[in-house]
Amino acid sequence: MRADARKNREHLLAVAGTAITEQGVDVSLRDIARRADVGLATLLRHFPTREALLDTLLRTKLDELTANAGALETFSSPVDALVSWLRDCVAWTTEYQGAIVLMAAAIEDTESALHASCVTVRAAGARLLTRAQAAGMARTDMDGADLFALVMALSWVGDQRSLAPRADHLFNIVASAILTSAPSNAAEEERDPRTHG
Amino acid sequence: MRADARKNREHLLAVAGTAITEQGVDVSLRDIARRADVGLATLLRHFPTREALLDTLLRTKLDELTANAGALETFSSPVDALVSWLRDCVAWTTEYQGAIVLMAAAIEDTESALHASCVTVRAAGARLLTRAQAAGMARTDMDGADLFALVMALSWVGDQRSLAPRADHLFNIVASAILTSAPSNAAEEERDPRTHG
DNA sequence: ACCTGAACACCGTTCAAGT
DNA sequence: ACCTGAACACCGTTCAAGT
Repeated sequence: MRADARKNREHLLAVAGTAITEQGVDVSLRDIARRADVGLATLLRHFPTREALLDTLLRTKLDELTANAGALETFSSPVDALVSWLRDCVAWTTEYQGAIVLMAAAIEDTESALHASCVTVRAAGARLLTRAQAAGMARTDMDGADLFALVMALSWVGDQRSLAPRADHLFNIVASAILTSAPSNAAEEERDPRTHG
Repeated sequence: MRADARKNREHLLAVAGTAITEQGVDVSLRDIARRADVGLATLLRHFPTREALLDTLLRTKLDELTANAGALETFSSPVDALVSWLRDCVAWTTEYQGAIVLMAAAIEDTESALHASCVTVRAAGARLLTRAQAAGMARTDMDGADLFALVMALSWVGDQRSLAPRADHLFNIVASAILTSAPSNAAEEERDPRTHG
């Protein structure tokens, strides 16, 4: 890439990050180009779609979450690792208002530039969930896709101005539903076999 | 209202209902006007904003939910009433894709035409929750606003194509988190109140 | 290679002119 | 009273022309 092109690209990313933090992911691309002092067509040359731009901005954070999951898996108890990772996931989304909807769409759209990063995050969460389940500390009737959907839903609550004040409390309620109150043993299984599957 | 105006209004509502069912709440207003064979300005004369149009379409359904809550309060057990009402709330939103976001915004925007209907629905849910709490069947650390936010979140999951397959399962998980496992009647609880409704 | 103004087909809003 | 075409200021997309 030519030096001037690279400079444009990096400047556009910085300006876009600011604009999206301020106005959410639906901010006008024309505005971003104006604020970056380039033509709109230049922005679209570097990032052919809004999602391509978002992908570049979000990928760093998503990969951070994936890496963080690995560290937690190594150094924390199954429950602590799962819960604090989930909390991180929900927390960071407040920075880019509306990003959650793009992520939810990307997880099953293999054409999406965000697809790979979303799948990786989901897999990281699934590993933490499996670990907690193996320790008898998490309900066994859910999988990584369920966990991902719950994280998306809680993040969406944090994204809605009117619901956001309840987000923390609802997180705790949902977290308590994921965790089992007693460690694994026959009696626990017996207590309610119907909720499996 | 003049007869021709009333006819236009009703025809617009019918066409808008169809269009929104097909394409979601972000469907072009110009398209609706075209399909109704009136000028766009005529649509905007009857419904000055998109939200005003949505309000008229959604109000019927929201008031139905409120009325249904009253009936359940009278004729069903606290747990059955709460769970089956919640299920109804989450289920109907699938008809108008995207409506959930408008409702979430309206609940705290007193300027919104949807505001009153949303507040009424939230109050109806709060009554059912209070009743279940009084019977010792629901956790006491949440209120109507928490319940409303949970319903919104679960509805949003049903709204996202990639997450929708998990919606039913997540509903059951969240419902089980709202209900307390320690009942006044141990035998009833053993039967599994979570799957009612 | 890379940039960009201009044309394009959309959108919701407004309003003067028509019946 | 009610309707509406037309003008307006936006949007994202595309591309021929410039450096």
